[in-house]
Amino acid sequence: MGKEYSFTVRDFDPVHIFECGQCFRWERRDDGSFAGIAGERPAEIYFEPSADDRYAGTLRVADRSNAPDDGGAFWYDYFDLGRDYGAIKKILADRDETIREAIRFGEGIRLLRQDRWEALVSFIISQNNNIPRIKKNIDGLSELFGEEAGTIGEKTYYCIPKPGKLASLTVEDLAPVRLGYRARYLIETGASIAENGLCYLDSHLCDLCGVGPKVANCISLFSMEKYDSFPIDTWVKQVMEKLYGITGKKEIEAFAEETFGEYGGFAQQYLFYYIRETSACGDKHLAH
DNA sequence: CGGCAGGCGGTTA
DNA sequence: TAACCGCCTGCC
Repeated sequence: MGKEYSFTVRDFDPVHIFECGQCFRWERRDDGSFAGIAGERPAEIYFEPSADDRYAGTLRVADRSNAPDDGGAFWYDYFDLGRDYGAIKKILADRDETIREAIRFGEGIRLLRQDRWEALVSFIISQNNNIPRIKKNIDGLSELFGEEAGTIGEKTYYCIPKPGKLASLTVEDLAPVRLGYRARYLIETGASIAENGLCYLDSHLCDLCGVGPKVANCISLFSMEKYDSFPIDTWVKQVMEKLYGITGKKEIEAFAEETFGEYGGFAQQYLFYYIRETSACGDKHLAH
């Protein structure tokens, strides 16, 4: 089943979007396009920039899922195309000389509106972990226990297993995925969500097993529209010290709140991408 | 080999 | 309630 959608977009760069740390299921291909899956929809993503603005142009999505044709509504929402990122960047840039510089590295960043369950599983897996292995873990988990979602070329894509499915597994079942101690977190969280539903996140996000402050902030920002969230990980600590000379989680939180306020989540993404782009370690990772 | 990678849970004082 | 420590795993 082929569904192709086309959108005219601004403030858009697929590399910035898919490599600013918010998602783990997309791969860059040799021609610059991306292939991956969002929720139950495998897709190919193409972007053709216009001649005068490399962050504006035509976004084309080839949806390879079995989902019914919705006229592109899913992808419009997923890429947050209803939001004026130019306006957000202007507000942040006017607020602070330093964030202005960081934004220049990630002009095309947009915050994807991800599925809650997908974000929950992804960021539990992400803890004390590195990006290549996070991707491997999510793919392995989905291939072994998730439902088939569609194919792109020779590759079959699988959904992240549903809460009830995870709840039915044992740590022995999950051993081949090499999740380490995170396996137990996924099983217990799967059981909680299977029992209480995803609305449980609204009030008890931090009660879930394997969800601490950092993971909760990521889920809030990337799937719950809490755009003032400011997840603090080792990279953000690094960039805050380097650019602002601020150390300590409490100090960073206070600074982010008073400086970026309701736009904290957007600022965090620009800063995260900036430090990844300008640090030797980030370059090494991108070379893979 | 120790250190570390997008932290968390559990224990201790 | 804050500080500390162990933890699966894979890669440097």
